[in-house]
Amino acid sequence: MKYSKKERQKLLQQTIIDNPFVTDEQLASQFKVSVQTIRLDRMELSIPELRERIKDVAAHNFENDVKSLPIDEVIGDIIDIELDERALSIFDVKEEHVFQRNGIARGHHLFAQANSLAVAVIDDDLALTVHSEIHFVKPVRAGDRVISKALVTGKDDSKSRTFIELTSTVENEVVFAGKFEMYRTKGQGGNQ
Amino acid sequence: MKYSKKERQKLLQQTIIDNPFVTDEQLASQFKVSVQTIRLDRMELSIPELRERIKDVAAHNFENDVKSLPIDEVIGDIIDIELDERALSIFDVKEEHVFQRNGIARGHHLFAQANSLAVAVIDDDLALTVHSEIHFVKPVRAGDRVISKALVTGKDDSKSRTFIELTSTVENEVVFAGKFEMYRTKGQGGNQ
DNA sequence: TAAAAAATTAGCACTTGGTACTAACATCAG
DNA sequence: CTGATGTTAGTACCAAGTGCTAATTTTTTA
Repeated sequence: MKYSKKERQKLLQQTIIDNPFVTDEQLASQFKVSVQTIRLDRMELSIPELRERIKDVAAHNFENDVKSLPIDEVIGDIIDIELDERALSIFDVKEEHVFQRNGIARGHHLFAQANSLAVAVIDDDLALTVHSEIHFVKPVRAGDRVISKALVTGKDDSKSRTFIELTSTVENEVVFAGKFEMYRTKGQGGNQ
Repeated sequence: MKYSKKERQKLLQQTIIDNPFVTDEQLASQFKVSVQTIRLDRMELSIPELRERIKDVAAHNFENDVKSLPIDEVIGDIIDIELDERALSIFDVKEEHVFQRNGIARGHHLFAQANSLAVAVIDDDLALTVHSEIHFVKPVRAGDRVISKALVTGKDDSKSRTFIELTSTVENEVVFAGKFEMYRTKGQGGNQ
């Protein structure tokens, strides 16, 4: 037997999500209904026609191409910052950040958030990580909201170094901690 | 005066690169020639029609979307691996990996390559980084090919720990080095 | 079981953004 | 003046639709 209308529409929706490049005609033969039925289904589900779908995918891509660099500069959203003092950022862990096999966040994402924050907190055009000692205290999972705090703990102006202590927490539990030694170009002999 | 054919075609090409979503009609009115002329121009320049262009952009995007997860599991391509012994991976640094301002690779990408390799070299379903001490020895730039070597230096089976020493080089110069302490589920008392 | 409602199919005119092709002009160089 | 090059115009056609009306089939329900 064929699918019921509900089943068909559900499958239709998924099919189009999986492959937005499919035409009504292909869908019709796949589900063994007429093209008109497919079109009625699309209307009911508010699924746009092939060309619109493709345009959407393309537009998305085009947008991302332009934006990907600036957005990526800091991983996580900085929600508070006092240059050369402290900074705070939020990073929402999603499915794409975890290992498929065990659902635990890959370490480099936590490091990326921490490292980006360490770079951001420094009031200088050029800040680079020189050395870092880090601890992955507790596994983080998809859905977790990681809050990173960076605290500038010291400076060595003769060597152009800044020292930062960093803690990341999920619901007030420490999941990641690290010390960062950063290099900066300008000596910046103390602001204020 | 209008543009010469050559000038027009050059501008046409750039216009379409900048915005692949433009129609022949829009181009015609922009260059103050007929739609037919635009079409002849496109033929001579082998520029496909609007829909094909959009489809290309979309297909590109789609491909990347699908691949991003599996590829991302390991940053860089593993070119050699002996489980629980050593591993080697290559990572080509591109524009998107560097800071816009100074062209230096963001630290977390080097860490990601290193960390992923440390995870990969362990012969276990579940490997997690517990602790790591890392040095960013020399700045890395776009175009550089980073080769990471991971060497298993020790184990503490009672604590389910594996110790790894990692070195990343660009043209035989060390750019990044680190020690990783990894956690694994299975004790794995030494494979042959 | 027959009538009503829901679902499906069919057909036609029309739309966009083109291709393919033919034919008519325009402009300029030799 | 003639020929080459460039430009414009017009026609038929295509894919992948929308919008609309109407007919047919299936299902529900009174």
